Amino acid sequence: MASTESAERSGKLSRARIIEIAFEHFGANGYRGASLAKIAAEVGISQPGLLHHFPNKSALFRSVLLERDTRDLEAVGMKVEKIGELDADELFEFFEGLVRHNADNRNMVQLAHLTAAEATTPDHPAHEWVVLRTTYFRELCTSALQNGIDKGQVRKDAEPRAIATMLIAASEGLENQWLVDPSVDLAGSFAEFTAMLRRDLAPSRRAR
Amino acid sequence: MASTESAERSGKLSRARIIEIAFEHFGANGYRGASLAKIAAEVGISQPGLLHHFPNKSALFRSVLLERDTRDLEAVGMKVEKIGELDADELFEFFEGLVRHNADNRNMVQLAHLTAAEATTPDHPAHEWVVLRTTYFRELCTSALQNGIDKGQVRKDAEPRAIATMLIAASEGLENQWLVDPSVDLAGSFAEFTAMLRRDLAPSRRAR
DNA sequence: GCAGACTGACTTATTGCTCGGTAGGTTAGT
DNA sequence: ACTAACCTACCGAGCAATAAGTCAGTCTGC
Repeated sequence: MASTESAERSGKLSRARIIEIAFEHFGANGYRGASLAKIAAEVGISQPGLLHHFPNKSALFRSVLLERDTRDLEAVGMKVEKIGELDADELFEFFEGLVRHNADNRNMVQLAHLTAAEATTPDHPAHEWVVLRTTYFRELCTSALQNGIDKGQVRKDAEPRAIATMLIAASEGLENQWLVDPSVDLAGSFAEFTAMLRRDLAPSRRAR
Repeated sequence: MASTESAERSGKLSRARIIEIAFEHFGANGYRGASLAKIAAEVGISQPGLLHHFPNKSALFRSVLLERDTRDLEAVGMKVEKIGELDADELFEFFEGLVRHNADNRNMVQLAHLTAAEATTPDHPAHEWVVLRTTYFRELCTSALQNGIDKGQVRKDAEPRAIATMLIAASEGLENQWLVDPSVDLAGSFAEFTAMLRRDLAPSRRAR
């Protein structure tokens, strides 16, 4: 047991290095467009050398997506267990933080969008990832908005699910445009949107 | 002149047929993922036979995008020259009609999204198409909203460009989710969004 | 403390496949 | 005869993946 200690250490190291570079390649060209040989070349090893660390292309891709999720979560600096219990105000704060973070990580955003667009067919290695991610996120927003209604932060006749859909749509749609035209102020525009949404959701006018 | 009349007719016919089928393939798999051989097979001709009608893959793709634009324009049943002169109310109506049309043409939407995600690098054959389409559309919305301000439909302190960005973001973001999960009510959600936006843009409260 | 088994990290060489694109010929209609 | 609409045959390149070997380091038994 615990054999070949330094070899293991160097293994972990180049594994991380591979994921790092694969991240860029998959982000720029998508799953289909990326080439194992080119990734390996940039890492500085042969293509079969790369496949020593990952059984196949699809597995490498999934590792990259996992890495993406991890960074996403780290970035917002949120305890995972707290995420399920947000109220509406906290949701807006959380979401704005996430978008601000995205605005500094273009490749990460592009990886997500390209993957989502590519993986509509169920045979795509990221199909499940896309579906789960989408539904989980919408569920998260929905329940936070419901909590907001219960707490009196949001007017009672609001529809949490519909609003959650809109909120996600705004962020993804803004990202879409920002990817094409980086002069779009992603974080600023999203903040403007949430401001408008909160104006509309305020319970003040009539309690009904 | 006017030689080989029926050959020409059959040529036009299979050209249209090729575009129709290529449309589906590019929509489902993107430019990179689609294969000329598979398209040709579904058309019922050989791959070089297909390349008799289009000089190369990229040209076929551009023809498909052109066809897409044409259908888009036809669908909203709008005179092209009128599109540049819309006011705010007409813009919302136009836009809602467009989204309703999109909701019935999944493959068309997916073609646009997949292409946009794929074509971020300038060497992609659709890069120019994506950039032009995005900027043109935002310009269109911006000027319509400005017309709305001038006409008193929209409050004077609104920022046309920012609102245009949001409007497009909402439609594209909703499409994003709808592509992953068809149970999302694309047209309905967008109508809800525009309703909220119009509430927010109404000049009534204070003229300022 | 040292020989030999073992392991993990690679290598080169190669396979089988698919890709877009080309060359050159055949057929049918005008 | 000419032309458009194909065809078969083929090319070179790139792809993911496999086979089989090299080599450095390390742990075990003596």
